Amino acid sequence: MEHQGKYQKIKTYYFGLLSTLTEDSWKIFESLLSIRTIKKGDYLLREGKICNHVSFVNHGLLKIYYEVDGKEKIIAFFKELTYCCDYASFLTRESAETAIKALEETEVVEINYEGLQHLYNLVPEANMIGRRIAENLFIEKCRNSSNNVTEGVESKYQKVVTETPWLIQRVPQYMIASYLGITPEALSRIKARNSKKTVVAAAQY
Amino acid sequence: MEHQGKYQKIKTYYFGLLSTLTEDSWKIFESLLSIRTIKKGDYLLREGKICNHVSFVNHGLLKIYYEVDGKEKIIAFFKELTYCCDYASFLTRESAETAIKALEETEVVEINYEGLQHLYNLVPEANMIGRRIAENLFIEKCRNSSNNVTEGVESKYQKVVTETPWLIQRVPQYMIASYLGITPEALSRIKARNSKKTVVAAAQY
DNA sequence: TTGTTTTATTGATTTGGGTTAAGGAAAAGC
DNA sequence: GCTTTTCCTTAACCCAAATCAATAAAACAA
Repeated sequence: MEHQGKYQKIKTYYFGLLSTLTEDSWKIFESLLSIRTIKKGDYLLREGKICNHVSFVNHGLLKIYYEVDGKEKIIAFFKELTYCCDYASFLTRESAETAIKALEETEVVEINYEGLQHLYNLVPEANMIGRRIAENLFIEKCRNSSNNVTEGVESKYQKVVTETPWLIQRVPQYMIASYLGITPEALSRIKARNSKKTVVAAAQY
Repeated sequence: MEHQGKYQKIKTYYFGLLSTLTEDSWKIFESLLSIRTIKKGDYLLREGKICNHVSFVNHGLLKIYYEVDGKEKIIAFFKELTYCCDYASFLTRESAETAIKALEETEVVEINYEGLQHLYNLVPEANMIGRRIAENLFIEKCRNSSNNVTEGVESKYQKVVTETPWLIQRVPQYMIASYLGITPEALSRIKARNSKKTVVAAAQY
């Protein structure tokens, strides 16, 4: 059966998140899902459009970013087994200030806005899932802004290196710089300074 | 009856938010609420404590801020008819990185963590309210970081002036500066520059 | 392989905001 | 009222990162 497990990953994810979810609720949910593939370099969402889907990344990698006077400011990366969405646009039904673009060949499982409202109506427990998702997104966003306010650029970079080493492997450095809110040149200098420090430290022995 | 309308404001707010809320659900909700007053300069939440209440501001004004090497970085202000909470700490049950302090004599209506979980269990529709609240907080947070990324300090200040003029009236300028992420001196210079511009522009005529 | 494009580094220069310091204005307290 | 504290402004100097510019190194394609 070819379709066996088409939605396996998101199903596992959900049952993990919420142990009380029933097989029946899942069937309804499943009926509202669809699959989309995005080629490297293509858009999942263009700036100015209303984000009409919540997408669960089966595999691949995407970036969400603002474009401000010609330069892109990356807010976040979405890798496999995470949600990918401009949730603010999705919820408010206002046009997105962001764009979402695939950095690798990507496959997502999607539910659209009407589908999700439908789900909330048919399956009241889904409100609890929706609540949890919104809460987690909020917590994540708080952690991010907290970092931006309380930490210097240097330690932010260190955090990326130690906490999300896969990022360093999978995206070019100038995108990391954009994500950190600095220019590629500035990041290059930070790295140079650090490796000098290491050399000096090593020379102590 | 002295207690008539003790929770009137929050009740109105809720019924406005969610027209389907029943009088019975409200009674349960009401039974979980309590009132607290905070004197000017006192804390609603201290850094390092777990935020154990969601507070609805009946009247007054508070600030939520980080303290980073001696200086405070204000994230937001809470005025009457808004929620006041370190919701990230409240949800995760982790100690808060922020503190919340009253800038004016303040009265809040509160529900504590256990109370809210209780409410979610007793009144399933409350999950929908909780979802809406989390969603709105998330949207708000997105707008904020969007501004921080896409806009310069100058236009951020202009936005405060035009969109939240009450803020300018009610808090000293150095707090506005902190909120904008700059020093009081820098804000003072921005204002000076702007009024010079205005004078120059006026001189054209 | 070689040529082409993309990405990273390094240097010189500029700049916006931080820091320090001092004086003035406004509010609060007595 | 006067005094004290709190708040705002202005100026001089400093610094981290942006910008501009050139080169080097990788990645990719033909």
